[in-house]
Amino acid sequence: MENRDNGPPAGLSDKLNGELLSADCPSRGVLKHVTSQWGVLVLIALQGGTHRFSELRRRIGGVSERMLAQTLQVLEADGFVARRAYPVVPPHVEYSLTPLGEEVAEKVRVLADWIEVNFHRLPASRRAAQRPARVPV
Amino acid sequence: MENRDNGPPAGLSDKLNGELLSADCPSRGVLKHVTSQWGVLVLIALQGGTHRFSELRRRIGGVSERMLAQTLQVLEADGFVARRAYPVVPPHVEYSLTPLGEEVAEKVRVLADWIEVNFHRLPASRRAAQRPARVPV
DNA sequence: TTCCATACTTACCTTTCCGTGCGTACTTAC
DNA sequence: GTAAGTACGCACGGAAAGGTAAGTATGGAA
Repeated sequence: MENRDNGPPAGLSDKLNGELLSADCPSRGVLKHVTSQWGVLVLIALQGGTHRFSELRRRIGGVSERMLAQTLQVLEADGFVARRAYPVVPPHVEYSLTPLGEEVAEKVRVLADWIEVNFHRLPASRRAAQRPARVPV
Repeated sequence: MENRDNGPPAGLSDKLNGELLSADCPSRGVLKHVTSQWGVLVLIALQGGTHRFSELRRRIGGVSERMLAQTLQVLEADGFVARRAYPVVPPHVEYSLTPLGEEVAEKVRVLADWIEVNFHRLPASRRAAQRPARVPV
């Protein structure tokens, strides 16, 4: 038995697989940040361009100030979010995606869009089906 | 403003954004399951084909029995994982991805692969700051 | 007879997550 | 003068995540 019997579709080598699946893979930390509950939404919300703090907070429904600030800091430390603060009297800070951030955000968005589009095919939509007028044939 | 909420799901654009970013979007639950720490790794590990429980456990480094069982149950309830149990004397259960599961897993894998490939481009401060902080009591 | 392997489940406990409320330094609006 | 907005930081407490260990049923190996 040498190589695999039914390998993954295409693209990246199986070597990468072994890395991520190993417990000490350093990428896991970044992956956790990116796939965190608010991390996903921040990346998607920032894809539209530059936004201010409270603007983002209104944009992302349900996020608290604490979580938004924390998520932005983590994503900034990872190099995905750029923070620009102006030393003016009412605080003015602008957040945007770095080139790296744009790349991950695109991947994240593809995943999120798939879930939104295919949500009606999932059994979860039956369990929590409380929607008034959204029933396709 | 465009107002098409019953159109074909062919092209997804900014309309979808508003749904996911709103607090009561039902897709958020599924998104959370898929992007959960172990959910991501289970989906990737199952992309190779069918695997048994302890086989998955050895494959995914660092996962506990409890978390693996729980994650598999959630993913099965969402319709991403298929579970087939044989009524034999030593329990024999096989896990695989459903067609839906294969689709998400691919999206998840693209994201995970990007992070692994581009990890070296990320700021070094992040890499060094990964340590289990132990606070003395 | 005891141990092990399988695929979990349950109980117990620690750790992390996350919302709420408060404070800041300053300005505009009422 | 009071309220609101801005962009957070800090402390508290409840909720959730997650690890460890033990139990369950059964047959085969030692």
